[in-house]
Amino acid sequence: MRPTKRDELVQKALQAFYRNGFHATGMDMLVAETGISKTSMYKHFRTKEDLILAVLRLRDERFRNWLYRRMEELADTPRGQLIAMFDALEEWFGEPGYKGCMFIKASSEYQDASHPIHGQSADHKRMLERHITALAERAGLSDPGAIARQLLLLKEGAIVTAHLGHTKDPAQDAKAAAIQLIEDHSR
Amino acid sequence: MRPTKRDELVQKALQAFYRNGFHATGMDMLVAETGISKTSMYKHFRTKEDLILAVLRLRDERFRNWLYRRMEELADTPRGQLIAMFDALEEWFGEPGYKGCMFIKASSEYQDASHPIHGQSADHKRMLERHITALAERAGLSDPGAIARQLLLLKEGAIVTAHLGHTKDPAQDAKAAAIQLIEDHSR
DNA sequence: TGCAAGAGTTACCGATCGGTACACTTTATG
DNA sequence: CATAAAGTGTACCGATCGGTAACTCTTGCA
Repeated sequence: MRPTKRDELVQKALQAFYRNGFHATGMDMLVAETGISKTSMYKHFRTKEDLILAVLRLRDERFRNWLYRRMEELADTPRGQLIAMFDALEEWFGEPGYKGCMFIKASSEYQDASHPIHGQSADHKRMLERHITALAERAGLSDPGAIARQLLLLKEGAIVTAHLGHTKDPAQDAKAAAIQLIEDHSR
Repeated sequence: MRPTKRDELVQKALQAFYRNGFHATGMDMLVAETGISKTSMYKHFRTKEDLILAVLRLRDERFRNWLYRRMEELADTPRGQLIAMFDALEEWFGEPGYKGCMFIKASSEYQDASHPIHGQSADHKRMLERHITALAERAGLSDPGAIARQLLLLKEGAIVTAHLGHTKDPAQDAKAAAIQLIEDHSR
């Protein structure tokens, strides 16, 4: 009963979409790369769009789990964890196949605010914001919502800049800025 | 001798690509939207990619001209202009057809660092960085390169967040952060 | 007036797109 | 062992993809 093949499909489709983009990755390429027949794919997902939505759900789960865990491993105070977010990002930027944020890409290719893919990407960012805001509260910062939004702006900016310039430098630039902003919200 | 038709094509293609994305906009759609025959297009541009590169050149020129001019109109000191960048961004975010940054989109759809479209997008960001760095110098800020990079991270973050959340709020969040960062670099 | 260059029209190319029909084989379970 | 669910292979669909050939129409200028 365990949906092994389905999970395998979603996972491999994730890699293909991340590497090639959504429109540029055809279902036939997915067949070639996953080794799963097109007939099977269309038994699990009615359309390509449905598959993409499943891919984004998996990505959301994995990315948030990874980031939150890494932040906790790198620091043990809420305040330290907020700053450690940028060290975690630096690790990500340095990975060989780094190609930016999948949700930014998704919302770039499916721009209509009403499109489910765009909406799901926005959900991901909202969940991140909630987590960071909670952390800012526990760190005792003044106006936790505002500082959380600012840190996330630095995060998104670093993600796209690291991708465009293919360098991980933006992580430390963002970290330096984050430290100053947190400092100013500390009393 | 004036290349009227060619310019018209590039300009209308810019709108179409910005609205629909690059892969999602076919040459036939361009024919329908511009009223220019496909034969004519292919006399001016050898490939779709060449057309996209011309579109990005136009976008770069227009966007930087607009941003620099707006910053100068909104403030008359270098320091004020740096901060005014985020007010200019807010105006942009509030425009009806706002769909994020064309160069981020382009580098999302053409991810390979070696791809000309990716490279040209990176050029745009580099030119922005040079301008902002020079402004930071004239503002007398310590470490102008670092503060410029940080401000641009806030800018990129605000651009994608405004697009994803279809709200212009990130502009003021970024502005508040920018003011603090500039403050800390002032002595 | 003649004529070349630019633009348009129409029809077409092979390849690929997302998606389906159908018959076949594998696999897990009662 | 039977059976049904799950997966595969192959061939196909109409539409669209980026790009081209051949021919006509317009326009500016010597």
